[in-house]
Amino acid sequence: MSAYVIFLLNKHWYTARGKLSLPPNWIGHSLNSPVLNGNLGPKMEAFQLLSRGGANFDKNRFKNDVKLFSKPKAMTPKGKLWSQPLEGELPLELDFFKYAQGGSGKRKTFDTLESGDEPKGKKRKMEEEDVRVDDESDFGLEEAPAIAKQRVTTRGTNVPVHINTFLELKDRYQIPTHIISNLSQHGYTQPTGIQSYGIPILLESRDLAAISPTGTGKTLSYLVPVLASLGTPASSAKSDTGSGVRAIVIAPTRELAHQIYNECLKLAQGRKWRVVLFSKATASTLADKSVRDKVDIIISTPLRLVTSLQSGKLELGNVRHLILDEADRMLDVEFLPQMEEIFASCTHPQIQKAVFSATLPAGAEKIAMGILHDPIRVVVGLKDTPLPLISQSLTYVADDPSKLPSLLTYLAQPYNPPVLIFTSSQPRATSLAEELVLNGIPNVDCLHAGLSQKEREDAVSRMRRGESWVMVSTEVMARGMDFKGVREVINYDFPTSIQSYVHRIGRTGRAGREGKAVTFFTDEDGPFLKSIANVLLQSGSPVPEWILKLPKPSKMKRKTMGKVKRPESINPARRVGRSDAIKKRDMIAGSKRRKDKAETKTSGSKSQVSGVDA
DNA sequence: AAAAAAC
Repeated sequence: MSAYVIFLLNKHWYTARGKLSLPPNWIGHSLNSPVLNGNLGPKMEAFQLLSRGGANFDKNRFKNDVKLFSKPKAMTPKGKLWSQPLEGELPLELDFFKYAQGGSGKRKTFDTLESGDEPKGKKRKMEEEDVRVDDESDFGLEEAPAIAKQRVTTRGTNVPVHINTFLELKDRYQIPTHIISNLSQHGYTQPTGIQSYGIPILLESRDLAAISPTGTGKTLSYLVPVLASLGTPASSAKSDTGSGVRAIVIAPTRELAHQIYNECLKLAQGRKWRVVLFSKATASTLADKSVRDKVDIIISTPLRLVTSLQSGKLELGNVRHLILDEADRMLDVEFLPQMEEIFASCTHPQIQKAVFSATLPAGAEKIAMGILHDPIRVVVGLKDTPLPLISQSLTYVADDPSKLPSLLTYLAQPYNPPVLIFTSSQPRATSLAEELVLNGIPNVDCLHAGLSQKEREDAVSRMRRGESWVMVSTEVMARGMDFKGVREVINYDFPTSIQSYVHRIGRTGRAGREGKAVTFFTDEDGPFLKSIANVLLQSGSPVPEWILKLPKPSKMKRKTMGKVKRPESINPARRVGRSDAIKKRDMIAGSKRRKDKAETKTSGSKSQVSGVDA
């Protein structure tokens, strides 16, 4: 730890390794502050970098410090490191926020990829050579390590032999070469467990129930075979593919659907596939049947699909591949009626169905098996268990008011951004994000389904670009979202089920990387502590003995797992309308509406004076 | 229990 390698790229901060980022407690402190006591060498460098344009650096406040260090300095040989990367592009090595695209801007109705399109990766490759690093081993963490071999169990009739390399797919199933090259071009060289088993099964037109831990590449294990078996794009003149969409992928949140869509585009590069991310806008353009019939794949949330079905603007009679991502979520009580309507509309006799999830509780599995025809069940690792690569811990915080101080203490120590924090409700997410901002935590962000679509998309793309260091969120983010850089997850509010816990902490430790998960628990969470503790134990994280000795929660208590009433505001002591700090730092998307309210209140105070309360 | 999924 003798030197800190810090990158300032596009006005944002990166460090080469996860272990030590710029300690957050440096930020917001003057250089004379005791926090910065000691050797100023590397800190000075960091400070200079900060003063050159750190995202939230308050130059006014630190005017003197800036002067102190701002003697004009010749570009160092390493200067190239932070000199003008392409707008919006990260050098390949730093692109651990892989899907930089996020949900930005307007898109064409169809993001059709022509063979002439330039691969997105190209620009980045050019940058690659410009990057020099003091200690190359620092990057070790960022390279996707090989995924540890995990036990795979299969159940079903005539299970196809698994593959060991993607290339085998070409010999065995004659899948199009461009799919294989797209895979390798995007860095997918070796199939993961679920991919090596799942892809052959789907390519042999079998139904599949796939259970594989978070971050092990489930998305590709259905996108590859679906694209491969669609064969010819529907727009092609010689297609004999019937009319209407032929493959559907359903996911529980818009963010996840969007992410799947991005993956699909990567894989589809070079062919004229019509992949549609279903939304209000795309749905209306599909009202035209001639347009609709040229669509190959639709990726959607369930309600969106049902709405279009009911208004007669969509038929699913030609669907030959139906994929449920996060299947247990899709089949639970809230989504089930919608899903049943979708199943009923998929009338093609040769439809192939597949369900994917990291967790599949008995009830959901039973429903799934009822839908699938002669299914093969593949389980990678242990069902309902997080990856052993995630080091998990439980932190006692007594009661709800104690959580905020505990979190602030935690964030005052060096941590590994970005950190993902889960709360139990939307207001609590907004409120917590505000508290963190007001307490000087840098680059706080917030995301929940109460925000506008645009706000949600912006928050996701900030996260993808690495601009968010601390993301406060609700269950929306719990499933499927793949932010490669997330190294720490904090369960600020106790998860409401084992599945929720497994998925939440599965936002870290993806693609074979290490991760850390901290779960706060209060006295009220006590009855449910043991079941989570068992999850920790099963995946190899230590658990204090006293927790294991807790009695099993009674049936009644278990039924009400997570039914803990929590106040909406994280810090009730703080008055609403105080948020000058927030007005200045318009960084929390979710605070917008609140802010407006606060402003009306303040301006209303005038009339209060004159009217002194009628 | 809350969140999520349209319009």
